[in-house]
Amino acid sequence: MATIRDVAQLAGVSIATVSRVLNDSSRVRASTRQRVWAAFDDLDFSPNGAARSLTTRRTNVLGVLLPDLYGEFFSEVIRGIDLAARREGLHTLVSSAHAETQTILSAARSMRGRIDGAIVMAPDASTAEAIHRIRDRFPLVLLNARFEVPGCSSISIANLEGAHEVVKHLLRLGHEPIAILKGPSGNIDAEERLRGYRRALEEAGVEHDPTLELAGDFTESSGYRAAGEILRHPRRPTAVFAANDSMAMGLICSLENMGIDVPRAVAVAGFDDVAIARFLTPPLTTAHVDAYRLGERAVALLLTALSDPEAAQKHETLPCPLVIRETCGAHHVWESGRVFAVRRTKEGE
Amino acid sequence: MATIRDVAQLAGVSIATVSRVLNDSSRVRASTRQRVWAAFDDLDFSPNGAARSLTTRRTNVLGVLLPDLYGEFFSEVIRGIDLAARREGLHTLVSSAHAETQTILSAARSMRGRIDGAIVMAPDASTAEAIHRIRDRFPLVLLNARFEVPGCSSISIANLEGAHEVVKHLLRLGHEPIAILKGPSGNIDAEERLRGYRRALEEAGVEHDPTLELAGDFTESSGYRAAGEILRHPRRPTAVFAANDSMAMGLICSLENMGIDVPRAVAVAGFDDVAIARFLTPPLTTAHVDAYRLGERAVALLLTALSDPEAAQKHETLPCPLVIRETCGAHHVWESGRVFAVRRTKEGE
DNA sequence: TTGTAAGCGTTATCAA
DNA sequence: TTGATAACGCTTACAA
Repeated sequence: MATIRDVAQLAGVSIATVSRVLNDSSRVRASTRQRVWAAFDDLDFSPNGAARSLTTRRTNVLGVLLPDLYGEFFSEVIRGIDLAARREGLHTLVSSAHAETQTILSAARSMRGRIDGAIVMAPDASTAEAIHRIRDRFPLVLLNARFEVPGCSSISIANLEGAHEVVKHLLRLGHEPIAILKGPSGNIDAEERLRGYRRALEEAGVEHDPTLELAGDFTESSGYRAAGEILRHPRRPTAVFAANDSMAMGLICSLENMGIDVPRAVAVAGFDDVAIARFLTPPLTTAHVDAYRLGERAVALLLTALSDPEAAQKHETLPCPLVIRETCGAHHVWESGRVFAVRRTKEGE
Repeated sequence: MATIRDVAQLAGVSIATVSRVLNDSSRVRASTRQRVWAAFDDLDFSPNGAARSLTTRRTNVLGVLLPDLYGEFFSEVIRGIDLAARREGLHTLVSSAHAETQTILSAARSMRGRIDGAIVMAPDASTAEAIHRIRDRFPLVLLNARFEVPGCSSISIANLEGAHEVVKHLLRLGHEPIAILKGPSGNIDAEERLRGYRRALEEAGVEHDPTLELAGDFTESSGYRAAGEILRHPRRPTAVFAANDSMAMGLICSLENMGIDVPRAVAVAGFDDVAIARFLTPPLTTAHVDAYRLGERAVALLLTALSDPEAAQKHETLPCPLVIRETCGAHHVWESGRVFAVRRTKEGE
């Protein structure tokens, strides 16, 4: 592989000049530049990134640490990050499957000298310590973290408010009792959505019933399995708020297999608004999460932290607007100037 | 940030010794090693990757060049790559949105010195030139390429065979005529799947009818839009092979909105077996693509190319087995020792 | 077992 | 406008 030394020799100049041409610092005569360019072409030269970043202390690479890469959410986040990064001429170094303190720490270690900063997603409680410890290695942006870390910017989604809206919607349609299919405990999204559910019920004056809070783990199959428990419940719920779309889909699938009509017999709402939600039969009512934008904004935050390390850390929250489709009732009606879905006749009524 | 020099000073040894401890070359006395380790901890030291790879000519990073990052397929490929890479202690540098020769070339350039090799996905015809030109920069593995490049290993999926099986399945159920909803022209997957469709029909002695080959572009909405054309066709097809699941889903959704029963009135088959396929109503019959495994195998191929650059390039093909669900007919029956789906009574029969 | 010193391919600081 | 040359942080002969 050709180096600037080879180029210099071929072009009959010093390596310093080659470097100047490379970084187009203007102090190079046009004719010399031409010769150097020609040599670049001849040797098919491209500068070595490692060598470059050793002197400049700049890698032009953004690190991304994620707990997993599975599913639409993560892939959209990465897409948002990568595209935003490329717009700024930066590359993206991903590393997934970092749920525990140890792995997140060693991943951050091994990224030392290869990245300028990192976007870290830490939805679990246990990762706080790890983040505190890598904080001084390079600028960090926290994605959906459950804690604020001094000196780090962060961005998250409006889980609580979104869930609150979903459940208020269910309430407005006259549902009672309303169950929740929870996400994994310890997961920030799951917990915030649960809080949103509780708050909406509390505000409506509905008494808290813990038996209506069903265990789930965000997987389709946990949604599938929950159907039985819902139907057998002594106070059989007329609506279920699944803490994410995957569980909502598994639940609906199972319900329909058992001959239970959604939404007539049981209404179901989800959270995430995955791409497929609108194509389900019936189309899923859910709260929209803009994962792409989340990644995009994270890059923006990291960029400002990079350019001005002294700047105050910022915290952004992305709204999760309610998307009314058909799993909670198909009819729509105007009410106080807005469209609301209205509950279908109940089965057997 | 601490360097080995700081560590050496604190531990009272030379930088060479620190380096030896870092790479645990055995020639270090146990007590010395302890002192160095202690210094590592004290200074919270971790070695600079750029400096390291400058001397070793090894970055321990794999590059990934993709045309896009959108959708389940790409995210699964990346997941397979990243996890396989991490198992080997390697990082993954992704760069997406490389459809054109120019961008793929400049991305490869800018990765020089930051990666040991790359996995490149080039499903479009136009990228051949770019790949030939980056081939000598570092070892390459081609993902789903439409051409073989001397010196590069490659891996792809059995598009033709998979499509062939899907259409044979439709044929076996007695469908006639069978339409295809094509993917974007120039895309290798789309073209191979079309060939599989044609071959199956040809083998069955069905005369080729170009009007049954409908334009599509792999998006849900193109599937949605195709419904009208199918229903208005003078020889209205009883089955449609959509070249991917997205289009199949759009099509089914549109068909059902128009009150057309799937599979009774029109059967639909897809390709990809996306995660949601089994949860659709009715569950989608399709050909399974193991994107995760594709990424995983690509890493394995790259690794062998890395460890032995002289080794013969390898070419792998991942099978795409038919997954029979319900969009082509719900009944199943034993026939010559295997399960086949049997066509439901036709609407109005 | 340890230390010295020469790179690795750049950029950056001086002089010229 | 150019050219020497010293970093950058590490690995690796070669010596001790």
